[in-house]
Amino acid sequence: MDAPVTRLTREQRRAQTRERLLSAARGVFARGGFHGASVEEIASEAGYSTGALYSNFDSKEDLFLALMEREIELHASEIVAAVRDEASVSERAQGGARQWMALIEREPEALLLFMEFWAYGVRDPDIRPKVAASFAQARGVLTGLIADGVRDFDLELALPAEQLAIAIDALADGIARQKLADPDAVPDELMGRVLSMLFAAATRPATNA
Amino acid sequence: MDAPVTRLTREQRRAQTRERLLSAARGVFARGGFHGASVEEIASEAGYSTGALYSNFDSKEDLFLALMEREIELHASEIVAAVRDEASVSERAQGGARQWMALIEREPEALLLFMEFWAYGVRDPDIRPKVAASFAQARGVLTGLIADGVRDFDLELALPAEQLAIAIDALADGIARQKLADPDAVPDELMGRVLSMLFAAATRPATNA
DNA sequence: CTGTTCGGATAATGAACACTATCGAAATAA
DNA sequence: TTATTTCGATAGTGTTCATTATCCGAACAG
Repeated sequence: MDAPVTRLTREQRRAQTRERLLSAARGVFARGGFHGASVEEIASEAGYSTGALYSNFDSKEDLFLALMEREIELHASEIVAAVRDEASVSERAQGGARQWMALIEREPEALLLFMEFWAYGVRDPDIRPKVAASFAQARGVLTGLIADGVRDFDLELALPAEQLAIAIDALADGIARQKLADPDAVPDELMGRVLSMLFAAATRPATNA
Repeated sequence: MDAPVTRLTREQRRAQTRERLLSAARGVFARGGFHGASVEEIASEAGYSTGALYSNFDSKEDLFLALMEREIELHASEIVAAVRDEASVSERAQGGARQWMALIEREPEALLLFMEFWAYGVRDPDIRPKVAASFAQARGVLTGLIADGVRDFDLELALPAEQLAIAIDALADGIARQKLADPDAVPDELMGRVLSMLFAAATRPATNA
């Protein structure tokens, strides 16, 4: 039908190989963690040899970091999209929370990968800044959303948006962790409810002095 | 002065050895994670041989699980103590939060260990129940504290205490994770503030119908 | 068409490591 | 005292694994 399998320029083939390796790495790292994953397993799951892997990445660590970069980029936009267009603070909170819980269920590997990234980064001074940066990015996104809400609904915050973002990020993270350890222990609507309550307590109508 | 080094009964010596091995394991597992730690390193850091280690524990995993059991038991009571005697809801929240932030600073290894335990358990069906149980234990403690508060200050909850406990646990966890990745990004008072706000939004004076 | 470059395969290499078999010495029991 | 149990040491064993040296064939440049 299509698939002129061999009619690819060098560049294209290389990109394809890289992509397939990353994609396999995602599964293997998620399944076994960084130390538990073997490059051999990754390469063969991608349909290549370890030689191919080392031709595309400097080391196991390099591959892992490249994967994390792709992964973080990928999910950053997803939550934003789910929040932007809702009509009220509480609806935005519910929307964001729902999206988050769905993400946990649909792609638990993403969570596992990020935890692995965290564990790796906390221990390695060279990596820690990268982990810190990705937290900062997440907080930045949340801070932006909060600022939007404050503007759109004419509110005042009892707490800097930055700090509220920290708390929300923490909440999302912690709920995900509990849910992955024991899915039945965490009701799906909890996140939305708590988020709404938090906003209720942290905001009030702006006093237009 | 004291230390009749060799005047120990077998049982005592064995207990001492076990204890020292666990103590060394704590450091090594925290430093490198489960896979990154070697039994050789643990044994030698404790001042023993690997033979001694295998005479006291069935396997690396067995040692790790024994360590986690001790560790969880140890910290469970600490938070409770910091909360019991405060005079108001908000003071209890602040007290608990302060204790938590202090714990993060004082013993980050405890956090790292628990994360490792989580990562290990989420992947292994035989271990997951143990991780779930320790989460349940933490939630149980928190639920009890919330119930105490509700009783002592005659309140009503907008949310089951169980679920509020999930949220608080999540918050504590997530804040700790961010703080370990980037200490400067998380102000120390944040946890207390958010907790107070959460309680403010989740409780109201009981209507004694 | 020819020579060169480059992506990827094959097959080693060397180290690390979980676990074990065996032994000595100290502690208990007789 | 002597006999026996038991803790812990010594010194492997077999395996796994990240990384590399080498080579082949296809794509590109001339």
